[in-house]
Amino acid sequence: MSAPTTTRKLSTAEQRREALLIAAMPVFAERGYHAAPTLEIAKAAGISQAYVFRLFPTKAELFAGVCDVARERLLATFRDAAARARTEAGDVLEAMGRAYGELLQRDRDVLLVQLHSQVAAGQEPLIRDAMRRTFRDLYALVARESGAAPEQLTGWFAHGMLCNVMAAIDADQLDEDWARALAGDQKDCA
Amino acid sequence: MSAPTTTRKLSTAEQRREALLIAAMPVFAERGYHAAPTLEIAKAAGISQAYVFRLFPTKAELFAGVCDVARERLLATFRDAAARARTEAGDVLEAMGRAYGELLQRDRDVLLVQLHSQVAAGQEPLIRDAMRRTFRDLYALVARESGAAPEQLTGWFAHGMLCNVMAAIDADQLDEDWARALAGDQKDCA
DNA sequence: TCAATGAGTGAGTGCACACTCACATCTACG
DNA sequence: CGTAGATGTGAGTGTGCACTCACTCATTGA
Repeated sequence: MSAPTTTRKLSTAEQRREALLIAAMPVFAERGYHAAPTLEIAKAAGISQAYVFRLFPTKAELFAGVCDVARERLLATFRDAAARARTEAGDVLEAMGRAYGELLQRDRDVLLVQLHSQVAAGQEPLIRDAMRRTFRDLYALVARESGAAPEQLTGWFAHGMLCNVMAAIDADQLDEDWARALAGDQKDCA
Repeated sequence: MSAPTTTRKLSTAEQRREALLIAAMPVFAERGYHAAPTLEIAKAAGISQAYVFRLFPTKAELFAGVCDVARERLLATFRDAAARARTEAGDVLEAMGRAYGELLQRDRDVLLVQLHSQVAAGQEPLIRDAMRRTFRDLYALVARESGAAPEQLTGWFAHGMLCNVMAAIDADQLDEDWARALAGDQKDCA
């Protein structure tokens, strides 16, 4: 099983690992870290449960991997939004906020994984570290791309967190004034 | 077991239920909804596990009860802060923000239960409802006491959510710039 | 004094789940 | 071809947990 002489390809196991992460994300997103059974994840990925543990030694490591995938999606979304805003000479921070709102509509798993990892962080150091990496990279990217002042960035992140929570309790489907006020402006998180 | 003729007292079972909720809160706060075993909760309350289930038919109902206790503590804190701010002619919303920051230091369980209920809300309707009640009452109270405009209230709640998340990952113990920026101003959430 | 009701428990039960292991099959290379 | 190493799995194992049940003891009201 030596590498081909010329082209450098991912090994099959590496491909499997990536596919597994993609398949695991919606399961973790829907059920949370503790309530998501590895058997269901294995089924979603189309492999045996045993092989899940061959690819990731523990469930916590699998989940941390999923967190990293979610982080990458977030970063890519914001990088995209910033680039587009700059070519159109729009406000970068505002564009990123809109992009986040759109992402939450389109790819709810990213949001939910974020939320679940926040609470699992308290119990699994691996997950807490993944969470911190996410904030570190996100903050650096948004700060650099937008050039906004720290207070502005803090407000921006705060609105993002509110969006997450409101989405988690499906507040946008409620016809009450608090829900309209707090969840209504999910589109312009900035 | 008919009621005494004159004074209306809580039944003993009712007292037990309340004591159980108080004892269960730190366990749920530390381990989360799924990871908190009812046996440990029973021990913390000094009763048998069997009796836990006599007092609350399911674990979800027990947790929802704990959420309600946390909600009451939050409401009381804000009511207090508002009253004090008014007698001192200070800004009510700002005082409430400070009070929240202080509460997070003093009674971390309230925060953590909040956080855990947000994710458990996705799976247990009882818990989701408890969560919604919390936001409804909280929003109504803060709006009424402060008289602030909706956008201001939204910003206020958003900062509160950011505080929660930063506290959950112990960001205030990190020496990185994103952590300082996002978790540094936990004291003045307003 | 004696039923009737409620508080409280010890000892389960059944099940779901994280993780393991012995084994099978494929692929690459000499 | 043969074999070494990698991919992959069926069939467990042990454990932890939500929830139950049959039972005891205390209180109360007549």
